[in-house]
Amino acid sequence: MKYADVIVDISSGNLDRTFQYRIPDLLQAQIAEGVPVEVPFGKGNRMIQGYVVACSDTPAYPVEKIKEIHSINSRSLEIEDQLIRLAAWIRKTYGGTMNQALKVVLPIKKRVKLNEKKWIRRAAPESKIRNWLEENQNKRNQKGRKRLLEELVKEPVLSWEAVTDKLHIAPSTIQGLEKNGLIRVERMEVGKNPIQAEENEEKRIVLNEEQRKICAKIGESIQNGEGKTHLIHGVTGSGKTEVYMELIARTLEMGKQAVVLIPEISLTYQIVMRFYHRFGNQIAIMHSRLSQGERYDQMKRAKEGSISIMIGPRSALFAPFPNLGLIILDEEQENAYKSETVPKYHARETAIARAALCGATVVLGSATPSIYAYYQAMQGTFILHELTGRANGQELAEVEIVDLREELKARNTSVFSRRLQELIEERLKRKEQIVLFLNRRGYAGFVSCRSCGEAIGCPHCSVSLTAHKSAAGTRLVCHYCGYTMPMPDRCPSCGSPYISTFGIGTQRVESMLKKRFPAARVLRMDQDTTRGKDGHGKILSAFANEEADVLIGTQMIVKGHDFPNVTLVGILAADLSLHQSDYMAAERTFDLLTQAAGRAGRGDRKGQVVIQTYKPDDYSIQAAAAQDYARFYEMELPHRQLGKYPPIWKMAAVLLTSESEQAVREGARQMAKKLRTVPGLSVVGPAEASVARIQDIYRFVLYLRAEQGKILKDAKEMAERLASDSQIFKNLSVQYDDTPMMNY
DNA sequence: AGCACGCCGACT
DNA sequence: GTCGGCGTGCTC
Repeated sequence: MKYADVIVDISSGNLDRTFQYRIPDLLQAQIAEGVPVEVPFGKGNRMIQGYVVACSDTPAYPVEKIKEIHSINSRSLEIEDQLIRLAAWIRKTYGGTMNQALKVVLPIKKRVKLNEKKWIRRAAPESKIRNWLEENQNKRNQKGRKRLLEELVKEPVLSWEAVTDKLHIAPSTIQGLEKNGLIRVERMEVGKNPIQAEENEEKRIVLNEEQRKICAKIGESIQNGEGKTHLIHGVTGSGKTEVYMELIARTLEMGKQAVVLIPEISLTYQIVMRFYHRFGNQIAIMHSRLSQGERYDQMKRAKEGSISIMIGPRSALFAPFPNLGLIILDEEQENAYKSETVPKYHARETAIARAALCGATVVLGSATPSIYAYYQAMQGTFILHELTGRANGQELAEVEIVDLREELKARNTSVFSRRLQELIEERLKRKEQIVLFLNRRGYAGFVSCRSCGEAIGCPHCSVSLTAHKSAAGTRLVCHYCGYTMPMPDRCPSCGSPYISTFGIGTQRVESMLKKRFPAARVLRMDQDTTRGKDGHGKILSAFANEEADVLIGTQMIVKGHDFPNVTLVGILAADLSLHQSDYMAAERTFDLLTQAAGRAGRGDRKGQVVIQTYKPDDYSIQAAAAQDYARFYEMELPHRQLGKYPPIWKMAAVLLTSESEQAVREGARQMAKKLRTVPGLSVVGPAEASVARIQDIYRFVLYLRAEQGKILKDAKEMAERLASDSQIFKNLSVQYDDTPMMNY
């Protein structure tokens, strides 16, 4: 332990790596991963802040050039220490480097001070500047100065960014001109909230008995600061949001702060405004559309105490509140809580880890909890609360299952069953709205050849291309890498002209619907129609304003949107998500169907739901139709037990990728061989990933399972050590995933 | 980010 | 020659 890898205070992109320092003997005992230090840096050895990221005995840099750590930074704030400890936990749990973990947890500063906007203003009369330009007209140097002054003649004020980026003027040039008094640099604080706060209009809503009880119980938890986790299981419309707001209010009264995590898709304007009306400008919103600078700003305001509530997707979890009391995860079962990049952390577990560090209370909320969370509740690890009543006393929608095999027997090849057609017609007559849900996008899925049976695939990925129809004609698109090509006339592999599209997409549903019901006004919502700025919101508000009778869409329409005039929901192919062969397929199907069904009858009229499926007897479809979570859980758990799957067994995945198929194949084989020596660990694979190639990168996967999490942690460490030590893995990327949510 | 280095034109 | 402006590249 003589050397330490230090990541210096991240302020610029090219400093975004580690530097090696010698550990002085005196500090040996105290230096460890995550310790904040002061180190000499650069030519003048100016002291800068950094964090130790790793330690080693051998230098990895010419020894004579290595400097010594100056001291341990005792001035660092407690909240920063806490977040760094959280980063260390993330690294230990989810793999990757400390560097990567720190970047997730600490807000990255940008070059310019982000709470500051800089302007460059003409400081001398125009005539004086013209004079200067004339005097220097024929000089071949001073080009930068000339460029800037010429611009300032036309325009008295320029923004700093315009000058440095567009005119390519170095800061030193600007300083020079400022010195001889021709220009002036002006700075202005702009740390304003992106959304203007309105007055706190929403008064405390009167909670019902059930809601009050839950608030009292969880309120105690927050008060005691004991770091417990609560799970609120509440059907759609049972008033979870009111409970959240009451809990937040109590948290603030105790002088603590709160974080609210929401999956990106349900971070709608309506929800945000509700929080705004209740809490005014104590709240900050982390939106994915915010620039890095605005995000940094929000984080800074949290640290300084000018806000007390942070609401946003999973990254909001790292808000540097000094006295965090409450973390809420709404729609806890959502996949969006899992990070797709290394470290592949899950916000749910990470929230619990952060809560443990600062004594905060975690509240998970869901209408259809993840099997994981419900299992923890059954085991007593989480405290379960049931919210049973629909707050406004509505009845649940009536659900019918239609067996699509019967439709085929009756020679109905349309995507709409006879029953669904009947109901659509009825709603159109009654001027009530309809939502049709399809678990797919694109016009007609893949394109295949009727002579040779070959599907047209992406040249860079091992998936079929999907057909997308537009005004310009049909194009084939790869959903993994974005590759597109025009629809060919002939099969690329055998030359046969008999090629056609298979499967159903939202576009196809739309055109079939228009054919069958020409008078219906139809809106379609999928990746194609929502591409533009706020395309999403536009479509939703058009539908909410009843500018259309039918809304067709994928996943995104079933999450959290309320349309009071919708009385019919049609789920066109309920079992599509069951065909994904991973262990969570049933859970996802149940979740999706239950939520889709919950879209019907949110107003005063009773809703009706039609589930079309080829598997009417499947327990996930049956349970969703009955909107019976407990039944689904009871049926699903034995499957997990039998297949040795989570939450009963612990599971992890190791993903190996490389441009060379040969190299990954061999690496994966070696990795599997090594891991099989771990006692109590079951290793499946190596196998090609289900998408074996993405953007010309080959992917192999290993699945690891064990009864105790400890065994997996050991396996992870062994995998990472092998990956960094062995020569075979030099040109291979090895990613460890602690909580795989789907098949690779 | 901050700092040195080296290139290049202009001036003595 | 030397001075000063300006772009480039490095920092353990």
